[in-house]
Amino acid sequence: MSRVKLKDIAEKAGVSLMTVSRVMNNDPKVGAKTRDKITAIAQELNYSPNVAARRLSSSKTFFIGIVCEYANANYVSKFLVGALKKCRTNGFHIVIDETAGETEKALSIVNDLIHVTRVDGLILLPPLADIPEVLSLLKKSNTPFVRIAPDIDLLASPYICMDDYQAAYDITEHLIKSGHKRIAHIIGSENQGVSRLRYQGYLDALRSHRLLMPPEYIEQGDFTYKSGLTAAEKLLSLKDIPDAIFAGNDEMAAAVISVAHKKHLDVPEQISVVGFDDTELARVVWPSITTIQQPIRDMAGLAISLLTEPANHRLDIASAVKRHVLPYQLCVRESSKQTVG
Amino acid sequence: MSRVKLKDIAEKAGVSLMTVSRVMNNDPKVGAKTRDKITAIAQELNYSPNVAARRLSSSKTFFIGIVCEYANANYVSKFLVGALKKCRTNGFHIVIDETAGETEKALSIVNDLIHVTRVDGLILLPPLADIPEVLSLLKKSNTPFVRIAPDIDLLASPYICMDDYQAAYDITEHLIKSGHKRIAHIIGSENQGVSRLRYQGYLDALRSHRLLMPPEYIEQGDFTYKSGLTAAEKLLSLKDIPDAIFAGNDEMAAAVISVAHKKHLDVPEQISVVGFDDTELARVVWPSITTIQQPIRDMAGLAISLLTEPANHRLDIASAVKRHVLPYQLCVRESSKQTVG
DNA sequence: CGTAATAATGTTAGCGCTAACATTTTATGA
DNA sequence: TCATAAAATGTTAGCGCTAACATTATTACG
Repeated sequence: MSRVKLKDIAEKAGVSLMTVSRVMNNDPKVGAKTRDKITAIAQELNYSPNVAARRLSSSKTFFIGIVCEYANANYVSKFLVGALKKCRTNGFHIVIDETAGETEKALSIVNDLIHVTRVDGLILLPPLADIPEVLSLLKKSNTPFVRIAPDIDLLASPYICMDDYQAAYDITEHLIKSGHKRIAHIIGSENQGVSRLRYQGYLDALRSHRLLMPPEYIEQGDFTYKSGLTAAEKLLSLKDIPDAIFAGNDEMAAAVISVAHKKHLDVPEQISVVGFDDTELARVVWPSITTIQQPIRDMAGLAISLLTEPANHRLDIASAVKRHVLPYQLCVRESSKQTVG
Repeated sequence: MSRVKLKDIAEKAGVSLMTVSRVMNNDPKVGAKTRDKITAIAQELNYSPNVAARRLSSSKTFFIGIVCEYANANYVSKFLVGALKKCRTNGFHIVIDETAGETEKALSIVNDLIHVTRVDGLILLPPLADIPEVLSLLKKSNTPFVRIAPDIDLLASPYICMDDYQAAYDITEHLIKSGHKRIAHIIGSENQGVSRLRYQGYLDALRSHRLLMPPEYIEQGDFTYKSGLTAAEKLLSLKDIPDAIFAGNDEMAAAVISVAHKKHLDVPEQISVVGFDDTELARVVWPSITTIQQPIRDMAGLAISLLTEPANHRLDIASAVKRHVLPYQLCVRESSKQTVG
């Protein structure tokens, strides 16, 4: 914990304690020279505010609420870790709640977080970012909130996402560049925006390389393992089977591998398989799955900082930057052929 | 947040604020009559202490550290959710750190948590519960800590675990009772205590039902998917193949299912497969895996409460109850045959 | 009974910070 | 130039709680 307190800085700078407090809280009513001086001293002394004191004397609760559908989903854990790390330095608490898939419950949870727990900010994880009732409740309440990968009403709040389109383009191009000519795709849930984006990225990458796939190389899935099995059965029963399959997510990719093995096809020698999301599954199965890693921890860190450092990010409705796109990473693993044959 | 404060209670009880504070902190220097009266009023008024104020005036930090090997492991997320929920009501912060598998790093992290962050308590998640250097560092430092599922030095600290032996016994018996006669087992990592316990539970369940398995029905794995593939290949190539396989964890069970499909065996019609741990994998794959659900969230809640409510649990070295065994649950899913043929 | 020891309760002074108001300095304009 | 607004800084009074010490009530025992 910090030994240094406002008073120490104040003395060293020859100003009153209150001026220092103002600088720390980004209060504009401080002269530029004083501000710089104090900022410098604070850095030098490695000052970090005492949250308890802050909370005691301000009206803020220093709680940030995170609402998710199922708390044990894999990405939730990564998100939590990122969020907690960020909170460690700025003194905010994380409160997490799960809706278990019911809109009713989502509403009551959000309501509770706003009015009982009185969070200073709220983060909506997908798919909660897309429930209109929740959005309108939040807008009415005036509580700042940030959404992760939302699909609707994109101006309703700041949001954080990755470029699904570009990532899909990249991973498809990765397949093309390693020599694949017959690349199939399994689309994700019809009602999710990311499915379309990934599909489009796939199509455009093919087009850029002047490749044309027959229509039976496109299968519709719904992001579940089971749908991946069904789709893979069809794709691998074609007379002219693909030499690569890009599944809309890792679960479906894992299913494809399973079906390939069943049909005694070697992955990746006879067929490459790639997924999307980099879930635990992608590392667990054998061969491990080439996939796109979402920057979930960074998303969490950014979400927290958007909510807790409004001065740095201008959250106010009018002028805020709404859209924050974070970089992804292509994780090349064992399920895709590396070199051209 | 709470409206009621010590002063309110003090006034209503006609005593000084300090006496109330003493009661709230279990200070023995309060008369029995006064104590009862105050306790009653506090309950009636639904008092809960203001943590910020408490932290400000006491020397505690109200931080609880959680140390894990990889923060994105599935059980870590569940644990975090449980821990955060508990902390929500008692005002403690969670600080989480990961060691990435290096003993060196583990030591420096723990050291940092103790001396820099100054946590009031520490939780060691497996497999960190079993690093002797970390244990001795903690013992020296005098920081209270709780271990989850430790394997060594069981008197070094309070710990929380589940009854792996009994759970393995139960799931084996589940297989027997649904009519299976030839039940194989894939043992987990040799150097982990739970592997032995699960194996023993399996053996004893068989014996209780007067069943004897040939030695080739026992395979050694190491908790990875790949080791599950190898083991399954052997088991399913025997001339007299098992009608059920109990894998030491879900990853290996998922591998078994994959191999079974490859060999065109229907799960569960021709062969049942069960796992252990109830990870995400168990729900994701098809068919979903019958498994043992560890009470991870409850473990987290208990761990936090052991560290934050010492009055309720007597953490002091001498007289503490060290061992806390929590109940598990058998999750019957699609991968095991339900009714007897 | 009286007095010392002990138990039970009360008083005081902050913990580090911020809101609200008070004061001083600087910029503005007739 | 000086009044006056605006900007920059300072002062004061707590937020709710606990540590440390001060006081009062109770008990013990010659």
